[in-house]
Parts: sequence; structure tokens; C-alpha cells
Amino acid sequence: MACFRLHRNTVLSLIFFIHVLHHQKIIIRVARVTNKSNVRQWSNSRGEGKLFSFEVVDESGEIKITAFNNEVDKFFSLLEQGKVYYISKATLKVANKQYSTLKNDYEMTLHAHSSIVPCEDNQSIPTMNCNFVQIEELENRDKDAVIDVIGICKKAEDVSRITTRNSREVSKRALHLIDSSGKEVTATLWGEEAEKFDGSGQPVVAIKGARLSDFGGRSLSALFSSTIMVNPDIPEAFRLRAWYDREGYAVNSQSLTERKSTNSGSRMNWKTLSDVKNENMGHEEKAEYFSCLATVVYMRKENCLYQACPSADCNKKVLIQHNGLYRCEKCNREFSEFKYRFLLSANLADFGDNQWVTCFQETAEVLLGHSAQTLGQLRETDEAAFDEVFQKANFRTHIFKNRVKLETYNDESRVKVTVMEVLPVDHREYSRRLLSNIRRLAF
DNA sequence: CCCCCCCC
Repeated sequence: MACFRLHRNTVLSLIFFIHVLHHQKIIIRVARVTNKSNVRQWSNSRGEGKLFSFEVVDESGEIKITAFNNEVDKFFSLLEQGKVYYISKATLKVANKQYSTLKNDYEMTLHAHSSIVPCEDNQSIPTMNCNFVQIEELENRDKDAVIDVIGICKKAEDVSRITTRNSREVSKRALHLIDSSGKEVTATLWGEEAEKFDGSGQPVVAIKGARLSDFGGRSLSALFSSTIMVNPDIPEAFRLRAWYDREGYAVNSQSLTERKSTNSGSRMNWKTLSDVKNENMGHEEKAEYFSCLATVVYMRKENCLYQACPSADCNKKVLIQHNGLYRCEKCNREFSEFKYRFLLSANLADFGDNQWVTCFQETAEVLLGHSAQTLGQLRETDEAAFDEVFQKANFRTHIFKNRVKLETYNDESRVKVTVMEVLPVDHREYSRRLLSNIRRLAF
């Protein structure tokens, strides 16, 4: 075991120790705690216990240090984020890069003989190695990049509880950060960080080590290893504060994170029309869903409307009787009136293929821009105007959310595509998706 | 000795 006695004025760095004292008990002169986790319990086949970890920085770099069980009791309350300590006799081991975003191939573990002593004389120790990326620039960074960001928290959403895929409950809170690029991004905090965050007074928020996600276009998510600083004592924060109070508050900022996430998120199962055929979508027992960007190239206007039962939740086709009344088989009633409903066959095309689809009431109304009732009356009164509605709706491009299912008529099976929703094309989001496809294909 | 990084 190596034991180094250091002079106060001897600057020995983390890097130095790593080279000299690999796999030995080591001493760090002084280092600042930049991030400190909560105490966490673990339990697995090898046993159970508790731990916490923290990260320290000195002039040479940064390293993660983990404390288990007794060392948790001994050191957890002593260590404070931002403060400087003498740390000695920790064990060095190779870091598992899979779980670390720190720029260090090693990490350290505290043990029974480790000692941590606060250091008051700490002017020379860097506060944090932040490399802030302008919010505007996030647009050009790769998904999953871990970046440092600083911005004014223009708005903090309320904390909420969500259930994860692994059915764990966790708190989350979304922050809307804006910086002097005039761009805005949503950053999500988790757990205790989400619960204790106070956004009053639109503070400067710096997040070191946030993960860039492509949700809603571009958004950020805090990791366990992220450090969240509110109104940090750094020049960037002062500059932002001054900018915001002088002019930034009035900027009509544009967010990189789309507000409406339903039509841009990864939930959408994007397909081209040829994908739908090549992948034999809808051939399974249960229906499949896909979204596509496509252009309407033809609509069968002849049979686009039918006369439906006028009762509230019945859309059954009615038949005119000899007595001039309309009969609904489902309701077993006759009515003097009917209501028009859409059942529109349309042919959609994208760059590679085309596809017949069926649009019922709501989706047909979006495509044609008129209610079934209006169009039904128009057909009766002004055929030219009726035709014009179709002329105008044709060759329009939309996003279509569809359902595909195999249907059988007279022993003949064919795949039927029903449009569930028609959405406007968000060209920014669409371009981003194309770019991300290109990136993916480039691998 | 942990290693969870989440949700829309």
C-alpha cells in the first residue's frame, strides 16, 4: 500500500495518481465535489446494501467516487456539492464506461481507512468543467449526446408522477430553458431533483451532463450523473441574467421541443407505403398501425357519402321505404330524416408507392375541409361546387395515421387500410426525421 | 459490492 504525505503546496492531480498508483490505495490532495447522488439501496444475488457516489474535480480532470454501507454513514452528510475536500486512501479501479459519462477511465471506492476532510483554502480548485452548448446548437448535435446547458428557466412545469416501463414510480418536472440564441428547449428533471426544484423568479439553470433526446424534435433529460445548478456563481450565469432582464424576457423564443408531441414522437410507427406492402403489414391476427407522409392523388367522390341513421350514436346506413321514411335496421326504427356520413375511398401516394385507404367521418372531413352534412347538401344543390371541393382537396399532402388489417369478403382476403387521423405536415419535424434516418442508414 | 438514466 502506498501512502503519500503531501505538502499543502504540492499540486498532484488525479491524473498523476492514476498513472502512479494504479490499483493501490491513493491520496488526492484536494478536489471539489461537483455532483453527489442520493443514498440508494441495492439488493441482488451477491448481497444487499446501500451506497452513494459523488464526483470530484481538480485542475487535471474529474473522477467518480463511490461509498458503500459504513462509508455511507461516515461520509454522506459530510460531503456537500461545490465544496472542497482532502480525500485520501480510496481504492482505484477501472471504470465501467458503460455507466459513466465522466472523462476518466478510472473510478474510486471508499473503504474503512479512507478519510475525507473539508478544505477551506480552495481558491485554486476549479468549480466545474462545464462546456456549455448554446440551445440553438442542440439542433445539430446527435441524439443521446451528453451535453452541458445553461439557460433561463422561463417556465417550470408542475411536478408529476409517472410509471416507468419497469413499473417504477418516479417524479418528473419539465423546465423550459431559453438562452441568448433566442431558442428554447425542454429539459426534464427526475426524482428528487424534480420535486425540490423551485422555478420561482425565472432562475438561471445550468445542467452539466444532460442527455439530448429527439423527443418532440430536440429535448433534454437529466441523468443520475447530471449536476443541476440553480443560479450558479459563474460568469455565464451572470451574462444570461443580464441578457434576459434587459431583452431576453421579450424574445418570442422558438422551442426546439414541439409542444404537441403526439405527432412527432417516437411513438409514431413511420412507414413508407412500400414498407407497408413489403413488410406484409396487417397480415397478422390483430390490426397494426403505421403513420406515413403521403399525398392524396384520387378520391372516389361518387360513393363518398351515405345516408345514416340520425340517432345519436348510430351510424348505420338507412334505407328509404315506400312510405318515404328512412329505416334503420340496427335501431329497428323509421325516421323522416337521415344524416350524411362520409365513407371516402382515397388513393394516397408517396415517392415510392401508392395505397387505397378508407376515411370515415372525421378524417374525411379533415381531408375535404367540409362536414358531411354540408357536402351532402352541396351535392344536391350545386354539383360544380361539390366537384370543386374535391379538386381543392386533391394533391394535398398530409400525415396519415392508419390502421391496417386483413379483411375477408367472399373468401377473398385483402389488406384494408383505414385512416385514423389526418395531421398537417410539420416540415421542420419531417426534415429532422429524414436527417435522423440518414444518420441511422449511414452506420 | 452499484450501474436505475425513466414519461409523453
